[in-house]
Amino acid sequence: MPLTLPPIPDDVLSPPDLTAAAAVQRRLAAQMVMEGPPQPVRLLAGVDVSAFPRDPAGRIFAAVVLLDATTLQVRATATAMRIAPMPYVPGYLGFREVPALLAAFAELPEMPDLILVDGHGISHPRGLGIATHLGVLLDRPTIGVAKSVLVGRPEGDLPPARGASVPLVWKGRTIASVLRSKDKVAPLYVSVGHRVTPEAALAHTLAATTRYRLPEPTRAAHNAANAFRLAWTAEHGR
DNA sequence: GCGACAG
DNA sequence: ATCTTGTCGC
Repeated sequence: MPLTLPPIPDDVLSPPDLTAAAAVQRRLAAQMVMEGPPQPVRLLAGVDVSAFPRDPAGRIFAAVVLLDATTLQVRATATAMRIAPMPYVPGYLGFREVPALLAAFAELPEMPDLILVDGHGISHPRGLGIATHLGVLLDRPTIGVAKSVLVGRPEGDLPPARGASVPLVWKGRTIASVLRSKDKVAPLYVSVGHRVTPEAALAHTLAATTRYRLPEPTRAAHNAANAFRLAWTAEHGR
C-alpha cells in the first residue's frame, strides 16, 4: 500500500562530518535538473517539519500534505518522526529534515506531481537547499519556498502589491525570485528545487497562495507537522 | 580575521 | 525551529 521510494545510501542520509556533508551536497547538486514537469500538475504536496527548541533527543516531526492543484483541497496527510543526524547548521538543513520527510513520503497513498518545500532550493551556497536536496533524492519536481534569505540580495525595490517580484541575486547570478505573496507583508523567496523552471516555480507558488502569506501546501504541512508533534508527545512521553 | 547565517 | 501577550494597521 505505501509508496516505494528510491534507496538512499547511508552516507547521504547521515554524513560523518560537515566536510563530507558538503561533498554530498556538491554531488547531489550536480544531479539537479531545471526543466519543467512532463505531465500536467494535478496533485500538489506541501512538506514541513516541527521540533522542540532545544530537544536533546533531536526529534524531527515531519508532515507531507497532498492537495488538489485546482481546488487546493487537502486529499491526504502523512507523518513520520526521525532523529536528526546532526545539529542545525546554516547551509546543511537538508540533512536534518530530509530523513523524516522521506519516511513520511513512504506513507503516502500516491506520489504528487509537484512538491512545495519550506526552505530554499538552488538559492544556497552549494546549490543544494533542502528543496533541491529532497527533489533530487526523490527525483520529483520540487520548489523552494523560504521565508528569509540564506545567500544573495534582492535586486531593486519590491512593489507592495501581491504578485510583484524581483530577482534574488548572488555572485552576479539570479538564484531565486523575491515574491510578494500578499499585499504589504514580508516577501517569500521562491527558488527552483528540482525538475521545474524558475518561471514555473514562481507561477505555481503564486497560484497556490490564497489569503495568507504562505502557499496552502506549505501552510497545511506546517500545521500538520505541529499537530503531529503535539499529539505524539501527548501519547508517548516528553 | 569578521560578519552572515533557510529551519 | 518554538514560546507568547499585547499591539498596530488595514
